Amino acid sequence: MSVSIKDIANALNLSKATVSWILSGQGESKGFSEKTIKRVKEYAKSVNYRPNLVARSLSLGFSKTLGLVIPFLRDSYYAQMAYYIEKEAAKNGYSLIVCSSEGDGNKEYELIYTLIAKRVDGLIIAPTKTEVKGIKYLQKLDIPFVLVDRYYQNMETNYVIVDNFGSAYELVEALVNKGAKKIATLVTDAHLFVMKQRVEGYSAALREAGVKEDFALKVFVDRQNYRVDIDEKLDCLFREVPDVDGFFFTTHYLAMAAIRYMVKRGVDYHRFKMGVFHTMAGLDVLAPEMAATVFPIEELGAEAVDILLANIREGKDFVLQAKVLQNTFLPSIGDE
Amino acid sequence: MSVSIKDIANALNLSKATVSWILSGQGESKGFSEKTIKRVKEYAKSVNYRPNLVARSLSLGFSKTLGLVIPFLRDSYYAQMAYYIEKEAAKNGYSLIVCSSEGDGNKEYELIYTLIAKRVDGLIIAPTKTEVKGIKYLQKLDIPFVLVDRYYQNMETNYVIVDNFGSAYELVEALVNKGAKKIATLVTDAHLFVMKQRVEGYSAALREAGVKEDFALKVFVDRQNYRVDIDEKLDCLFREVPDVDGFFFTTHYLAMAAIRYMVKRGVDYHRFKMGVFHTMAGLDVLAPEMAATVFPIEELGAEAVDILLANIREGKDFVLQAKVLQNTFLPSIGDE
DNA sequence: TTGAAAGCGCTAACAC
DNA sequence: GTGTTAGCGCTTTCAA
Repeated sequence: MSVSIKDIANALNLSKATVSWILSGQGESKGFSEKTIKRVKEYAKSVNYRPNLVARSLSLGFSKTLGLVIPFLRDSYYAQMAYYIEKEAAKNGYSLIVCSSEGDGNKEYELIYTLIAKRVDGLIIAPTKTEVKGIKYLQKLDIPFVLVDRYYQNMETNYVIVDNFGSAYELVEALVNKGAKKIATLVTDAHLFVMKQRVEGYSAALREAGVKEDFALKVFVDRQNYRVDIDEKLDCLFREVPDVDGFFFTTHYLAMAAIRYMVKRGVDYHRFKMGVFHTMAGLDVLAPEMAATVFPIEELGAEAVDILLANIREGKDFVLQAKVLQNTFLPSIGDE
Repeated sequence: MSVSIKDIANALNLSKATVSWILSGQGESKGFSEKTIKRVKEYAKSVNYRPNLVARSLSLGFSKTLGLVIPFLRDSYYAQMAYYIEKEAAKNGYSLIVCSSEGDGNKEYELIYTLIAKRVDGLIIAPTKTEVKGIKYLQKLDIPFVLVDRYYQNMETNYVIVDNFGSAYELVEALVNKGAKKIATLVTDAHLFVMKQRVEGYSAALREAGVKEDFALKVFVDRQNYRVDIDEKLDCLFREVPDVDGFFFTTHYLAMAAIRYMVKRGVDYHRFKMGVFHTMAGLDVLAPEMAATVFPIEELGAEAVDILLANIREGKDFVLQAKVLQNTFLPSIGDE
C-alpha cells in the first residue's frame, strides 16, 4: 500500500502531528525549524507520499467534491453546461461527480441519495419532470444545492435559469416585425415549466402584435422519438395551415429536425421567418438567416457553482438565491 | 449533523458492530434475531440514517468511484463517451468524477494527481499530446487505468481504441470506387497518433488504388481556431488543385467547417465525393450523400469500464488488455 | 445472538 | 519547536 503520514513520522522519528502540519503547508506558521520542514518535505517526496483525501474528508467533514445531476450528459446542451460547471468548480478546488438521471425521477432520487452518501459538499441539479422527492430530501437534510435550467415555482430553493418568457417573446416579436403573420411553434417536453414559459412568450408576443392565435399552429412533438414524430406533425401542419410563414422552435434540435423534414419534402424553408431557442452547429450553415436566442451557458454554469459554494461556505446564514439570466438575441445565426 | 451508526447503537442499547452488520444487510447471515434486525432497520429509517460512504471508503480501502479525464467535455464526441462511461459505471455501482484536461498535459497530470488523492479506484483517460507524466505516475503507483481514444505505442497499458487506419482506408477506398481521383484530406491535431493513423489509412488506400499522392491535397488545419484557419487553407487548396474532386475529413467538425466554407464561397459541394470520420447532427441534412465511418462510442465506453473494473477486481493478477474496435461504415449518412 | 476494541489516515486541541 | 491524544464513521476480528 501507499505510504501514510504515520510511515513518514516513524521513519523520521517525528510525530504524526508534526508531519501533518508540515505537509499541509502550515509548517512555518506553526514555527517548525527550517531543518525539520525540509527533512519532512524531502522525505515525503522521495517516498512518493500523496495525501489520502478520503481520510482528510472524514476528519474535516467535507469532501471538496460537488455532485451534478442532469438528464443526459450526451445531449450537447447539458454537456456544455457540465463542462462549464466543472471548470468553475475546478477553479475553486472542487471536483465534480457527474450523473445522468435519464430524465427519470426515480433514478434522479437514487443518484441524489448516493451523492449524499458519498458526502459531496453540495449538488447542482437540472431536475426532471415534476418529481421532487430528491429535492425535498435535500431540503430536509439541509444540504446545499442549486437547481439549474429548470425550477419549481412552489419551492424555496436556489436556482439559476434563463428568462424563457422574455427571450421567446423577443424572438417571436422579431419574426412578427419581419412580416410573419402565421407563425407556428414547435414544442416538445411540453410539461416542463420552462417550455410552458417559452410558449407563453410566444403567445404574448402574438397577442401584443394583434395577431390572433391559431391552435393549429402549435405543434407538439413527442420527445422520445421526435425524429419520426415530427414528420407526421409537420405534414399535418402544412395540410391545415398551408400558408404558414414563420417558425418558432422552442429548442435547437427541433429546428434541426424540422429543416431535415423540409429538405426531405423539398420545401424551400428559406422563405420562412424562423427563430430558434438555443442554436447548434450546422444550423448556421443550413439557415444563416434564422434568428436565435442563445443561452449564456458558461455564465449559467459559473453562477450555479458560485451560488452553491457561497451556500456551502455560509451554511445556515445563507439566504437562498434565484438568478434569472438573459439570453443573447441573435438577428441571424449566420453571422455569429 | 446527521445520525451515525453510533447514535443508533446508543439509542437502541446495542453495539456499533451489531448495527453495522444489520444495516449492511448481513443481519440474517450473521444470525441476529428477527426482532433486533427489525428494530434496527426501523429505527434507522425513522431517523433518516444514511451511511457515510467516505468513512466506509477509508475503512474498506476503496471508494466505488472512478475518475475520467478527457480533453473537453463540451465536445460532443467526448460528452457521449463520458455519458456511456458513466452509464456503464453506474450499472456496476460506481460513480464517476469527470475532469477536462483542456488538452493540456500539465493539467492532465494535476487532475490525475488529485484523482489519486481522492482515492478513486481506477481511471479512464483520453490522453492529450505526448505528455505521459501522469500515465507514468499511475504505472509507478500501480493504480488501474485504461486509455481510450488515444494510446501510446511504446507503453504497456490497457487501452481501447478504434481501428483508425482500417476505417480511414475503407472510407477512402469507397471514395475512390465512386470515381474520385484527387481526394483531399483535412487534418487537425496532426501530432496525435490516431490522426497519423487516419492519414496513413488515407495514403494506403490511395496507394492501393494506384493513385499518386499529392502533398497539396493534405490540408492541415490549426485546431485552436479552425473555424477561421480552414478558410485560408481551403482557399489555398482550391487555388493549387482546382480540380479536387473528393474530401476525406479526419474528424466531424472539420467536415462541418468545410461545408460552411463551401456554402460561403458558393461552391456546390454536392459534386464532391466526401467521407467523414465520425459524423454529427446536421451533416446528414447538409450532405446526405456523404459517406462516414462511425465510432462505436457506446461500446468503447462500456469496454473501457469493463476492462477497468476487471483490472480493479483482479489487481496484480490482471493481464493488460488492448482492444481495437471496429467502426461502422455508412455509405451515405442521409439514410442512417 | 451480541459486544469490545482496534484500525483505516488525517486533523487539531492541548500539552510540554 | 514538537508530541500526545482523541476523534471523524465505519468494518471486522475475536470474545463471550
